[in-house]
Amino acid sequence: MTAVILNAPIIKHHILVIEDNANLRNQITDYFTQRQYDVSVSGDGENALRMSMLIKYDCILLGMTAPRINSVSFIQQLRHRSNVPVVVISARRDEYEKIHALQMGADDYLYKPTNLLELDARITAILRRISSTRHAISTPYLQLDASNRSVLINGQVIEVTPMEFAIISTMMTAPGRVFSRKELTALMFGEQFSIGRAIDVHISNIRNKIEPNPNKPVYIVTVYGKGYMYQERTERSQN
Amino acid sequence: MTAVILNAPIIKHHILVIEDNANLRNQITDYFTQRQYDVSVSGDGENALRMSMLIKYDCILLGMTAPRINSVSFIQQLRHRSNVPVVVISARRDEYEKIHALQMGADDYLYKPTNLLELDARITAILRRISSTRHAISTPYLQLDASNRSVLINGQVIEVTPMEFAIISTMMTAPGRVFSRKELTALMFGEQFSIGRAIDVHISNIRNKIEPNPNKPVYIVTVYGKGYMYQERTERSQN
DNA sequence: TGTTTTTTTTAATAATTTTTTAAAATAAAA
DNA sequence: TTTTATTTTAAAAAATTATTAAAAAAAACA
Repeated sequence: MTAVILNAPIIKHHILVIEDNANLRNQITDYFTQRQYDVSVSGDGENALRMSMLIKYDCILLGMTAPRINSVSFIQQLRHRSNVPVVVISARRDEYEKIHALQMGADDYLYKPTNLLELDARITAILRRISSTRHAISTPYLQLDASNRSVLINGQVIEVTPMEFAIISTMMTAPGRVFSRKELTALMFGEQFSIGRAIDVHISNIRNKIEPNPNKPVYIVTVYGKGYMYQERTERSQN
Repeated sequence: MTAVILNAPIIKHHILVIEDNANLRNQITDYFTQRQYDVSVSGDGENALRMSMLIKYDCILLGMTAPRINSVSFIQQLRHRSNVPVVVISARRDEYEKIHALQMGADDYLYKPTNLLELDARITAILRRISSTRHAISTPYLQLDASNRSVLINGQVIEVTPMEFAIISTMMTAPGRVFSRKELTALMFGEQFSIGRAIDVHISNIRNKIEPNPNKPVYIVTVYGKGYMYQERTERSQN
């Protein structure tokens, strides 16, 4: 059996695209939506400034063509209140403005027309640089953060061991999917290990920590003969 | 073993310039030296790779003209052991290689000839981005003063050694985040060193200095299997 | 420079925590 | 009912961390 490591947490980055050219705006939006980003758009700098104060974006793409808003002054205003990365996409090939924008707080500066692949790679580079440590997985009930191995239930920290965290996070990458014991051990070690009942004991301990009623587990359920599965609790499965 | 304490009062950034064209190399070196950077140079990729393992630079300028070393493979090799920012300055206008390099871990990619002002602005942008996410903060309990390397608890000065200060201030850049022992040693030396248990001893000593009850640490907590974490004390965790 | 003092690292052992095992008890399926 | 699988408990084994004292290295001083 080939164990596939599924430990890729689903972090959906949220970007704000500020662009008054509808065509380009849609192009960018489509591209990044397809690349699994959450995309918000704004055609107007004033509004965008308000939005970026209210919502915490992972990155802002500032691509105003019209001189209605000046990228440098936008960044200046933004930087009073936010530290969000900004990538400027400029229609004008103005070296001076480029340098000025970078000095004022822009993280990157590209000219139009922009290769979307390059734009993507540059945004990824910035996000990689700032968020290299964050690996969070969360469901309505459980919030995990691999960077400090914390498990939160309703904002309350639950202490778990490395093995317990590995099991929980593995199962949470695919709620509703059954993981065999062999799979779960294979995820942490090579695939060759014969297993006893260690996983069972871990599951038992995890249940004692995270289940409202460990005798009637509703989040980590047993699939007889197959293994275990993480499941978001439904309303009625309470007992 | 030479310890380079990062949190030194004077923040002179140290960059490594890798460039085989002597003319351009000198040009860059002169410019950044004048701009108060510490500049190291290397005309050869192999050597540069070794250097970057030994010394912790703030940024690497990778500007190999000759095909003697491929920027992508350089970055790949570097990234195995180091997270230092890399700016590529390429002689070839190769879109594909640019994107590839960015994806592989480059932080920026410029074509020659390069405007030194722009290069400067871009490096500054990267360093600003890194430092903005990493600045030691003072908490209600602990106040740090890097200028004279003092630690205050309730206004009272606690004497700490350089290493102790480096560890405390590093952990305080991100309260609630776990720092591995490897990470903590990498802050003071290059990233290449295999580590013993020196960090443990420092932590023990720090706890004796700053914890109300060193046997029951509440500020510097151990995360088994991962490392250590600075945490502001909660009301109830008193024992 | 040589000496003293301080700091950092190492090494050894103790203490602690985690993981696995084994066995008995419980539950589910045939 | 019988068989098989799971759960639980306690104890053994393994792994990690804490502490101590001494050695090594670095820094300060004369």
